[in-house]
Amino acid sequence: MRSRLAGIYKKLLGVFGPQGWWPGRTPFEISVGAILTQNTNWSNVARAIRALRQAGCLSFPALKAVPETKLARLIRPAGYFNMKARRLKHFVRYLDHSYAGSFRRMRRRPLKALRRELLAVNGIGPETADSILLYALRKPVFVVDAYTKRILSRHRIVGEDADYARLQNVFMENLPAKEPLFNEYHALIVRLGKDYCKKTKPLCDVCPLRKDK
DNA sequence: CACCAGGCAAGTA
DNA sequence: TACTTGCATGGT
Repeated sequence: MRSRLAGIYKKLLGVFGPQGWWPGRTPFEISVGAILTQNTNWSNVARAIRALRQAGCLSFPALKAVPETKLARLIRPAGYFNMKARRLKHFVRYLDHSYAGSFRRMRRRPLKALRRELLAVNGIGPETADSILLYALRKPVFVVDAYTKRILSRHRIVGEDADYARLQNVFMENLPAKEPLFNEYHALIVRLGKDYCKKTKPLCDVCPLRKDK
């Protein structure tokens, strides 16, 4: 399994090259993006983030101050805007009360404690929590998403019914716990998924991961 | 037109 | 515990 996962990584890196994730400038912006991209195409999230930046709302103090109704209007292109506005407010309140809005302070805490805290915030589930941990806080955690599950089950690496923890363990128990590796690997999986592993279009005959490719 | 996109929480049995 | 449903825009 170890060599299989390492081989897949090498193949993806060779085919696609480094992906340069996360597409965000600051830990705060990355975290906002992680919430906005829940079940949503990134191009729509990028519109919402541009609107936030345009309105001067892409910082902790600004997002804390902006009314939820106005926030919802700004992030409208990202979809689920009422729900996501509420989730962003929940996250900002957590950041405020626990760390006075400081990611540097937040980063000092142990990984396991941070993950528990994030999962306790309404609107932050496993993938969003791990995305914030990996891409905003640079912690060595593997992010699992719908593509990860689809790709690994289609290639018979895990069963169809594998849950989040199972999928995450496949990577974390068989790869060195290095943040740069987990960062690039997840980004490459998303790239592969977008290009070759769509929900209703398997296209597995041209998948770069096939042995004859 | 139908279907999908870098999920999550709340409700039901 | 194990399903089901609501949330919503923009691209193909």
